Amino acid sequence: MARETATSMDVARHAGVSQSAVSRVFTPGASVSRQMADRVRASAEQLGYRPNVLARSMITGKSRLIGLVVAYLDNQFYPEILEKLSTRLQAQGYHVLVFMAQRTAGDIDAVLQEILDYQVDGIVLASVAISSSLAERCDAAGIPVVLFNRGQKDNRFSTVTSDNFAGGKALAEFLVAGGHHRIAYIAGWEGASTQRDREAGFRAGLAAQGQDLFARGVGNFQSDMAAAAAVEMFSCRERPDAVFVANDHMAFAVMDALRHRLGLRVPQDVSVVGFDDVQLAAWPSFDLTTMRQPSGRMVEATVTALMDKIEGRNGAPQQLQVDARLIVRGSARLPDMYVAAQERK
Amino acid sequence: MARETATSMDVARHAGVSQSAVSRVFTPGASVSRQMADRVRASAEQLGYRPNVLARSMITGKSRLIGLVVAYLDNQFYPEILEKLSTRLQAQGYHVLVFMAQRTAGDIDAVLQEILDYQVDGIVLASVAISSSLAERCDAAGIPVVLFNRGQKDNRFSTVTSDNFAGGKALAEFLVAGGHHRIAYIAGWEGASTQRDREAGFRAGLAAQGQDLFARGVGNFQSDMAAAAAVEMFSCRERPDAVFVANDHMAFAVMDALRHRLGLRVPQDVSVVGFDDVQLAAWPSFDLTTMRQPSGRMVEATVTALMDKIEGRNGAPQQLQVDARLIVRGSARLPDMYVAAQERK
DNA sequence: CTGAAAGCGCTTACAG
DNA sequence: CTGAAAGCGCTTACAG
Repeated sequence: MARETATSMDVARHAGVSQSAVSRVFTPGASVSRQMADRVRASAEQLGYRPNVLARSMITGKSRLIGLVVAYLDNQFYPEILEKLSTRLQAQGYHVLVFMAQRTAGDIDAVLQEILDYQVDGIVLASVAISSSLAERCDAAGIPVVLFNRGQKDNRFSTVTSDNFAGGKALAEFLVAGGHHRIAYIAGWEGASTQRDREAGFRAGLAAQGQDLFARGVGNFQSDMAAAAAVEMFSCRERPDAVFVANDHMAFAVMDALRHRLGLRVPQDVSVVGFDDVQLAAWPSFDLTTMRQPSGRMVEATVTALMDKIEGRNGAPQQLQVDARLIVRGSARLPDMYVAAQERK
Repeated sequence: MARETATSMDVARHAGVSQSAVSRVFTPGASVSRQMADRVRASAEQLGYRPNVLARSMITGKSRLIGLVVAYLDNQFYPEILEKLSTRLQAQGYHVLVFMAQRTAGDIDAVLQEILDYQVDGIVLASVAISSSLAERCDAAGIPVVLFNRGQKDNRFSTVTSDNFAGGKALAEFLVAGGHHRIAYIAGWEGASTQRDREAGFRAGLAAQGQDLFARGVGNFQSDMAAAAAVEMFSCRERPDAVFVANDHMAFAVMDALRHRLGLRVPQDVSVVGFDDVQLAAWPSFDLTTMRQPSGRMVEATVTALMDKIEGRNGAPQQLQVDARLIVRGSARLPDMYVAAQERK
């Protein structure tokens, strides 16, 4: 079944004008008389003509395609990012080409190569790493890459993160102020900068208050592993009285394990805090105290970094960091000052 | 910054062969001598050459792009579908171009038009409607469209759904068998065929057992509206003793509202059942009895329908329906036979 | 097997 | 403002 789409040549013949005239009518800013434009548009309408974006891309060298690589779609944070990014980009005439990275394999490279083959104008890597050989290729091709929710050692690319260190620190202070003395941590994937920064900030916050980490488990940013780590951690003789889980996604699983497998009450027996503030965190079932990563502002920053380079304003990689904010809910025992503030109401 | 990617011409010059030879080396099944292939590949490697997919698409008329339109990314079901569909398609050399449909606006048309502009080889509409004028345009262009999790009146397009009617019916039978006598329903968006089919099946199931719907609310497939509907429904003098919520996404919100806003126990005071079986449903917090829509098989069917038409095997629209299966968990009172079965263990 | 040539559907200098 | 022509980077008959 042949694709029977009208081309600019068809429209030109129908309107009795040149093919270039048709092209100009559909090129914003090109010089065409009103008369010509009306005539061409009428013919185009009749034939159902629309410019072939692929052909246009070949000439202009711009595909208006942005490649997005994601791995953790079961973590509510990422669908939210995808939705916001896609909507934001659509509004600017760009579109998102999605690539799933197998969270296991380190070979993002194969996937990235495919993205490059589509001549994308930019790439967003959401919580995913890139090899240096491919990084060079992107650089050579002049394609901007933004690392989303991940930092890097060298500053070759733009990064967009929240202040994970400060966030971890604030959480430590909150738990100490809440009167906790056996404070634990369940880590994300050790290779992630977000994981390292949150932990470093958390430890720094504890140290500043004269405390040390009471226990540590690893959840790898996966809910089942986090639950298992929690069960092990809380089955010991002397169990923690508070735990910071490196992101909300794992924190939910931890709360479920604590409540339903170990019969503990949150926050009476143990306080739980997370990081991200995804939608589920606000639901009564979890009512999770957490650091909010402002996804809207992070997406905004991502688009800015991308467009700055694509539109030639600012080619230099930018390290954008937005503030994270403590959202106090019911999953952690409150410091006295909060209790007092609440009673005053 | 000019894009400094090597072209087939560059490789040809470097290898001292014709440009067509280079092209053949990268065209599976083209006839080239081993010698030629080796030489070209070596040059390509050195220059970092990869065929420009866009240019190839222009000639072949195949972009290997599939457009996916989604609206409800906060419903876990859809990220799951996106992940599976994308992975499956990637494995076959296709890629997914994502378009967010504003769930409010009916103008999917604008978005669809943009998809068509990219010369996609196929379109998947996940829980989203299409106007008949655009439908004709897709037909004329020979582009297969698959309606995912939605039916239609005419059978112009392929559809992939589960057996929503049978699913609704099974749920009714389960609740009646569980000894419930005041059975309510919270509907999804009234315009959706899935909503209508589930409700029709549910009502038919009740009728077959001599019961009628006790109460009905509308949640529009949105969690906040579902929660509000539940609160209103359960604030009446005589409240339901069971409720079927049209999908899991709303069911979680309903459970939260029942428990935390109305202080009811699930399932002691009220049984709750849903539809989909998303991951959250299995978590202890919800432990939701629900009909499983087998997302893997639905994605499978979608890809099959798409490829059948793209590869010219079967151009006719197919109405694919997979079975839904009852997953019994703890959110609804069990019929005696289940209790007996459990005690036997 | 290999190369020269036409052409996919556009945009964009270049003349007029 | 408008048209003829070149060319984006490829694939694919067509000869040899």
